[in-house]
Amino acid sequence: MKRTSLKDIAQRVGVSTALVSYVLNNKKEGRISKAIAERIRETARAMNYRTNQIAKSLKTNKTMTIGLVLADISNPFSSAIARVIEDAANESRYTVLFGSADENPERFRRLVDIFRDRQVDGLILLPPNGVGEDIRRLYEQRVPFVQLDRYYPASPGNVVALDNFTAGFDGASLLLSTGRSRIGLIAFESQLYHLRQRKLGYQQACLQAGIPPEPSLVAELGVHQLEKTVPAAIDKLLKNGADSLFFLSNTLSAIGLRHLNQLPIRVPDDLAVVSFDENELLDLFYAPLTYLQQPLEQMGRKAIEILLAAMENPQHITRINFPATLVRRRSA
Amino acid sequence: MKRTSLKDIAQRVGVSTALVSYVLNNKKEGRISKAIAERIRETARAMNYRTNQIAKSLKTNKTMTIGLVLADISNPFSSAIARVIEDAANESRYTVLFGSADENPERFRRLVDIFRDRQVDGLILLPPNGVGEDIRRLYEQRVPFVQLDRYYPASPGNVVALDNFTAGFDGASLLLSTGRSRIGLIAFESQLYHLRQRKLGYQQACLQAGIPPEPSLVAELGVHQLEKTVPAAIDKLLKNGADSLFFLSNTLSAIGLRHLNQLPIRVPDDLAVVSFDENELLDLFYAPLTYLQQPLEQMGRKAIEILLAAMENPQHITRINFPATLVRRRSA
DNA sequence: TAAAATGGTTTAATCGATTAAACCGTTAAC
DNA sequence: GTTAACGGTTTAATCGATTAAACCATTTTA
Repeated sequence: MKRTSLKDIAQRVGVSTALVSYVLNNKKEGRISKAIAERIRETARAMNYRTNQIAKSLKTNKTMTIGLVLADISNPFSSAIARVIEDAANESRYTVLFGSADENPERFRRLVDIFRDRQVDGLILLPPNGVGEDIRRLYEQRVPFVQLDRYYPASPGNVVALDNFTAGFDGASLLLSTGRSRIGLIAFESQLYHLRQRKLGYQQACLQAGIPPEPSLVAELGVHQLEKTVPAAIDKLLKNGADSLFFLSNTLSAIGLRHLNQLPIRVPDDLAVVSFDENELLDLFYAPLTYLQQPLEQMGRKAIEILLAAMENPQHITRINFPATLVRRRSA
Repeated sequence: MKRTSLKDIAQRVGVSTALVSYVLNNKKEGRISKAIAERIRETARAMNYRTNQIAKSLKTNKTMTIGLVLADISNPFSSAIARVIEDAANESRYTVLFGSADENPERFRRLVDIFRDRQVDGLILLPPNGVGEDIRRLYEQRVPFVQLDRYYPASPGNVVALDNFTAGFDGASLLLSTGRSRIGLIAFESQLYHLRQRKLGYQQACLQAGIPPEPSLVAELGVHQLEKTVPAAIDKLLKNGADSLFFLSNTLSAIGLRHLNQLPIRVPDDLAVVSFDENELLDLFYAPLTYLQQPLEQMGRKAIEILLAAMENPQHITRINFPATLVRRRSA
């Protein structure tokens, strides 16, 4: 059964498609006779008419569609963001296309291209390592986009992110304030700016406390095989005398806690722990985690707000950093 | 900067758009002179041409797009499915539109309508309570779709789901086999068939073990305010003498375990626990959970496979139930 | 009474592709 | 030497909307 088109309605009613379009879009209000308008509306309803967005998009050059490129939709952090973006976009009548780049620049580029081919009106990007140039190019091509969570400070364009330096500083400071002086850092070896900043914050806190940087207390891991490398890193840091651990992302802490669960070590007595990012399931750890909470809801909504503004007026650039909240519980 | 169109290339090269289209789509192979073909390809590259999918879709009546309606993308189960669907769809060059229906029939209908307006080629649906009629209508309208995970047995069309009855049966049987006879069931009051089946499986297992159904050991909760209702239900079941708990979904167990964590009760000694659905974070519970694992990867891929087949030939209906795997660990 | 305004509707171009059919030289076939 | 086949390319219709401009009756204004 073919969907009914404007033409079908026009034929049935005996008018031109133009008139049908005007009526159904409430254009030319008042200039159309009540009687015919009603007949058109009635017929449209009866024939179950729904506008073909593809055709409309082609003409209007607007798809009412937003592309969301994230790391991995099955990661709780990504999916939490996705949900906020979805809701905020829907409220403005936008639909979301999504794709997982898996920290892979190639996939990232592919997704951006695919979304652009589909003429998305804008992009929300959580870019992986190594796509700074691509971001710059998007900017130069005047593609409306917002970098969310992760970003390239040297690349121009809109940014919504955490104040990662302060967050890292605060996390380390908390540990220091509880008398810990040998903070083991579990981080990614990533060059991603937001992760670098977290680490810098941690280092700054240590320095201010008179503690010189100690490489043996820092583990920087590749994105792959974390199931193996995180436990190994923890073991190494413990051997090197760490009295506390600071996980710089939720992926790291999720795996790390599972390992800690199996060690004959008590948190927080033997080892204090602080992590990034909220996750209700981390509550299941026997010592509920102390963590740095990102205001995801706010950040996601802001990102959409900025994107919509950028779609209106590409000149308008916004770069915002939100503060993290230190949620203190039992682990530190 | 406007994107370059076929017309732009045609003008530059001095040929018709038809020829450009033929070349770039590798149609009419051999009937086009090598020299011109190369010039066209070269120019397309130089002008950074990318085909406008919207225009292409309008003409070909194919959008290479699939709509995914799930419960809530931020729920780990949903996002795990989403990831599988994304990958499987991408492999066949489809892009995924997604939306969260939040167990709300109204939202479900809205999403389906929006996706259809966007001319998706097919739908993967995880429908909420109360949309059986809508599913039937989709079928009658020959919209290609697959119900995944949840489904209406009375509604026609493709289905990929778990063998929920057997899964429920197996979960309860395990508890019975460890000597538990008072199994507390924590379920949704939902009419959703897949959840009903799980409960029926549990009941059947109990009956076969000579244990008559005891309503005081069954808690059926609404989808809202689970943070309050799950703990309350657990307390009630324990008071009624439950010696084990069977959570019928991951949402329920995630919240339930957090409560158990705070009770002066040891799992599995005082209370055995079995849950549905995998979730690596549930490992953080001090007694790693025994659970019924759904073959999500297989199910998702099968769903896409069936959907693609249905898009080719709507006559071909498939309904499959996959077996769950009982993963036994410490909690039971 | 002629010109202008108004109301109601249609015409036709357009968005950017795809594709069957037509076209027109050459070359091959009989 | 006429016809047929072929190779290479263009013409033009089409997908389903949107929308400026044109059109044509009335009615109002000067």
